[in-house]
Amino acid sequence: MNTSIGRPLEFDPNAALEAAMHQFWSKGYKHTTMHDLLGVMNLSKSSLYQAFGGKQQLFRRCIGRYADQFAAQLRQGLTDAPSGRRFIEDFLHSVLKDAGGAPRGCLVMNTASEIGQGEPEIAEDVAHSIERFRAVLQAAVERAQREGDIAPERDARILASYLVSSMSGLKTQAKAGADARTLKGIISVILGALSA
Amino acid sequence: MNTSIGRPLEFDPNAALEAAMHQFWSKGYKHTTMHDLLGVMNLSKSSLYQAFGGKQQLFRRCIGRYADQFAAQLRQGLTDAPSGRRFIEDFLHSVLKDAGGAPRGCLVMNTASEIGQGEPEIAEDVAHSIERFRAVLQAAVERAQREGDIAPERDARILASYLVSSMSGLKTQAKAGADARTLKGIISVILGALSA
DNA sequence: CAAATTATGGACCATATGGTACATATGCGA
DNA sequence: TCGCATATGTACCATATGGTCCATAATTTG
Repeated sequence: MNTSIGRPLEFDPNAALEAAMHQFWSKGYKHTTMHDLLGVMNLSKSSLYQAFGGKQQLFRRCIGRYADQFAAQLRQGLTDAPSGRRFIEDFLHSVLKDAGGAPRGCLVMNTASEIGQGEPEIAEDVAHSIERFRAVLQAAVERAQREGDIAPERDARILASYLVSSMSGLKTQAKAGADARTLKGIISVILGALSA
Repeated sequence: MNTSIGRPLEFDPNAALEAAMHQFWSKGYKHTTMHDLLGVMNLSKSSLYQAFGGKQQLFRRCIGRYADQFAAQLRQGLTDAPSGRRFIEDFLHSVLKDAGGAPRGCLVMNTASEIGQGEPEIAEDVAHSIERFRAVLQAAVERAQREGDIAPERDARILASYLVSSMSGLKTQAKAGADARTLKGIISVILGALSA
């Protein structure tokens, strides 16, 4: 494909994509302007259109990148965790990390909230990303079941969806300004549902 | 105040506000344009500025109106319900109602997701609205505790926050396209946490 | 009826928006 | 060295945006 014919890129595509992703993450899809993107990606408008095709295509790649990174991080966390249950606990408690400043939530869930079912391609990306997160969480639940921390007869698929949903709600509460004490309380109730 | 001197209004302020609220609910704050609002509120731009002062002020009144209506609906539901527990169940199951078409979520939570802590006045309105919802849900939890459906030693305040958070997550899942079966599964897990 | 008071219609505005066109620059291979 | 292929900078564009201004219309009060 890219046989390095012609003039070479003057920007780092990977870094540019990463920067764009963070911009979209902070401001949302429509609220992020081309101007914002150019400023943060370190390239000119021509180059952006040449390399990424436009705002929506760029955004879709950012969602994909986000999902890749987040899913990989989850898998790694699960691998490293002493138990499935501990992983799930840490996963939820990670919300407290950035709760103080200006929490950005999750790019995927933010997009679900912003676009819903408008813009079908994006809705598709969102659904697919959620499914990826869910799959990792299901693996965590199944591990916890094998380890005796979650009753084996419970539906791991549903519990994983529950965790996705709970995380989403939690991050929204953080964005709305909930204090750490409240968030911790909510988390303990969420976790309680797994032992019910 | 309004001693009816001067030319009378040609539009119904109440109906206009209601229409604006639904518009913001469907499209979000920034995505809703003046053009959208004028089309749906049945007044001219001059009148909108005269009567409501501009987009942000109008939006804040819409949030207030939404919170009034939703809180009143919750209180009524709780009053009419055969038990606190049943009310909470119905409250969560209400998400399934509009899950088929194009769910709009909750205007307040959508706004939390869209604006976060930017625009402090709006963030303030959001926080205040959430607190109102939480208060009603806390009353429901306390009733369920008196009725023996939730253990009395549990923190009703936290459980109420948990329900707000869970509802928010659930609505986001619906917006993301989750099917009814999945949503029902999540709801049953959410409810399970109350009995834990 | 006239004055006071409020509402409305429509023109106008500065700026922002996402996107395109095209000339020019920069590298690789023959 | 020359041409090909790709990248970049600049100018440009149509439209949308939230908002203001002001002349005019429709009431009530004196």
